[in-house]
Amino acid sequence: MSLRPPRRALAPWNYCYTITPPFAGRPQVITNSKVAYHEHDHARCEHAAMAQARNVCRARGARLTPSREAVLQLIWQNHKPIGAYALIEKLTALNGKRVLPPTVYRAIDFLLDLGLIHRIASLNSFIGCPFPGSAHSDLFLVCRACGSAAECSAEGINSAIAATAARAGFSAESQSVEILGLCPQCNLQATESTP
Amino acid sequence: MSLRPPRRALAPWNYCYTITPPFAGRPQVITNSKVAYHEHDHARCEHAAMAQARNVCRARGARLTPSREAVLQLIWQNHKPIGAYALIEKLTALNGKRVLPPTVYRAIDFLLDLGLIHRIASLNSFIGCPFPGSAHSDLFLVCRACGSAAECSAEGINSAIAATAARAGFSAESQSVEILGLCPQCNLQATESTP
DNA sequence: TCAATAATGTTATGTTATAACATTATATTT
DNA sequence: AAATATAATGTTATAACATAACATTATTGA
Repeated sequence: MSLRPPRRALAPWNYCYTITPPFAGRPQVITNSKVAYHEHDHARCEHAAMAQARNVCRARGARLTPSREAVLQLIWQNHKPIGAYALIEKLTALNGKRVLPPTVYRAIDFLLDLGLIHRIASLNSFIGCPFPGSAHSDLFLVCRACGSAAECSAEGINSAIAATAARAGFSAESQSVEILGLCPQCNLQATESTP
Repeated sequence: MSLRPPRRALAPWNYCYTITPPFAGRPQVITNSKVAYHEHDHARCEHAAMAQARNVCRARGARLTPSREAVLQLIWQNHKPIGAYALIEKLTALNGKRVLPPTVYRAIDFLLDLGLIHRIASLNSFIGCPFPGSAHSDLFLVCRACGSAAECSAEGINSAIAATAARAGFSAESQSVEILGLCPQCNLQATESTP
């Protein structure tokens, strides 16, 4: 009877997003869209996010205090962007004690600075970043039906944007790219009910 | 003495934006970036915008009422996105009489519906569209120093976005693409003052 | 002219975000 | 361990952005 060596455990975040390597005609893509719109073991997403947050904070010498951690956890409760005032309500419910806007906005600012969350400008809301720490410029696919949003970092888009900016002599520094539409699930339902 | 036929007058909006035809490796580009960031005869932009607005309204059977026209004119006062409350103040000053939020927001909604203006989500503000009526999906290059924004419609970006959405099985309907950085002018000044 | 529709006026309120200053907790130095 | 500096949080107040709901007036079209 032969024993195979135990397979090395997948780092939790390797489950949460996929990296498509570049090949002919296909730029590299990193995205969590496989997970964001479908049934999945979301606890793994949460754990991965919190673990990565701790790593990023350690690396940057920043403190993931209880209120910051609580806000991040709430943001990671699902894959839907959440607004600051919804966070305030949830935190108030959790704490038993009234939480005020500056408390939440400070936590949000901290998490934004570290790249642990992103702001979805078109919704005035916030979503966790599945791959913080790794340089990427973002694009969000936001479903108008279920509210879920997936993040994609696609070299092709970044280079197209860079080319457009360069053509205009514009020096790009940051970007907000948000696509509104229907996720695979919701699109399926929409086309089914419209014969 | 020979008389040359008079040159046909340029339609005013042909001055306000440029169209780069597609050729090998270069997708078609429509943009007002040449004008937006530089000294120019802005009256021509304003006139072109108002003329196009009248055309679009006629074509769509919509009424460009005085308050709608006033709001559009104010938005076209320059190439910087302007917020609803700044519009309210300017309108109040113009009218002598207090203008209230719903008045302005209704005009904004009307102009948005017709595609005569766009909303810059990351700034909660509004900017005139240089090429309404012609189908285009938008990208804005917003200067963080002078506040000017140019609009670009580049086939390359649209196709890259479409490919990314398709890869995720996402059905895209609308988009908000906003690049923040420095326009040519402001970038020049920034690099000059930092030796 | 009448009726229907579209646009505007008006009051009130909802939602998102930040300024300013006081207090408390943590880290650093001695 | 005490003193100091720095970072984080608490608290009050308000700024900035946006819409709901209903009354009134203008325009269109029969």
